[in-house]
Amino acid sequence: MTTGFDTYIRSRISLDDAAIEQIVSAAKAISLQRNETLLQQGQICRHKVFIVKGLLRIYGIGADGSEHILHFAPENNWAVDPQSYHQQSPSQFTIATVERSEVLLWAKPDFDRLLQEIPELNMLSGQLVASSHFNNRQRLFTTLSSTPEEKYEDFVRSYPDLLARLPLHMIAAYLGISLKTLTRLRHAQVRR
Amino acid sequence: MTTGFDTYIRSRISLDDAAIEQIVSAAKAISLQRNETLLQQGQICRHKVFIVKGLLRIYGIGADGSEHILHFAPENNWAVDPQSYHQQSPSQFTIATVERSEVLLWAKPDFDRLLQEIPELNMLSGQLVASSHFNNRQRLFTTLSSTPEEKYEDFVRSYPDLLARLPLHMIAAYLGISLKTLTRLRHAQVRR
DNA sequence: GGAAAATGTGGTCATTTGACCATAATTCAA
DNA sequence: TTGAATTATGGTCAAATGACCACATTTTCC
Repeated sequence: MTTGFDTYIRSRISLDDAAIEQIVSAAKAISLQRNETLLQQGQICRHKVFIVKGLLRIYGIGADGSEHILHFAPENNWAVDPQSYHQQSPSQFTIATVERSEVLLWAKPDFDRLLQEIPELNMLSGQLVASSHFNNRQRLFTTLSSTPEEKYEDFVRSYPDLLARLPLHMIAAYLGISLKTLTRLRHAQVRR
Repeated sequence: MTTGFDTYIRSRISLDDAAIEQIVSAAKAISLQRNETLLQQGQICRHKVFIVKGLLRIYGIGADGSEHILHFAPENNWAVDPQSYHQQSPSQFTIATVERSEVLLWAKPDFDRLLQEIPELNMLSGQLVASSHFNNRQRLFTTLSSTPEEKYEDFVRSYPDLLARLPLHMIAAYLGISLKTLTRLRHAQVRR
């Protein structure tokens, strides 16, 4: 069965069919409902998660109980809390679905074994760490320096595809502004 | 001569004296005035910089021309724009001193050669990438979720030593609030 | 298909924040 | 040491934002 994972992995590292089969068969495939939690804040991130289909979000809870989203992870991406995963320490963040999703899970011991047996797999981790998606520097700068309107425009430019799949309140939780402010500035833009 | 760099490097990787001497002699030692620019936004980050003494800041310029600080780098830390350095592409950020500082510089080709000749050096890069100082996730979350007052308290808790060395307007530029707001909340805290 | 939940928009109001300006205090550098 | 630059604080005001609420619409899921 082709899961999309095959395509993903072949496009980044060259492996023979046997190796890929080995990797895939070490994973557990899971179907998730909308708004289902995969990793609860305070728990240890014990799996690597690859999103075959659907959309996940990684968020933290503020002091006032509100949700602040750090990442969206759509299909053909990974969702982990790297710190919690690598140190097997409690995570400060929660990972949950936005839509119904299909994911592949590798328990850490299993994935570690794969890394030993298929050294090329290490390339992936390196790429991931270096990738902008896991480097929040640019995002931090935008958050520090931009007005709500600029943040929104930036988001639309960066993730036009996500725009249609996300309720507005999640976009607001991602941008760090209130739903009210987001509605307001969208309305203002229409007029121009 | 002991520069503090010796101590730093010995505490993370074990190298013999010859190797350390080789590393140090590949560096150029520089003294910098207060508020002197090492890397200008738009330029390519051609060096690795180690701060022996003093304090640097890494910042970006917002659309309105204001300064937004991503990091402070005090003695015994590195200051680079990783992206610009590794890809030798123009940096979006500026690196400048806060105080008079003494730094060690390695031109990228020289450092690359060192990495080949002294493989243990690679460990350092790995540690750096993994270190919280270069992982902006926690910082991003605080910026998204906290009030100005909470951000300031968080800063005081995290970097009590820097507090005395930084003008308030730079702390404001780091927290993403105005100098006015910072003064106000400090004054309010005194009253309690 | 239909009930229940989630979502988007609007109104109002209080509060927070920033912009601008002046001034005193402090620090810097020659 | 002294003049110049930087820094900290305060006043005032306008604008932006969030909190709270209601309501219409859409979507979800059994």
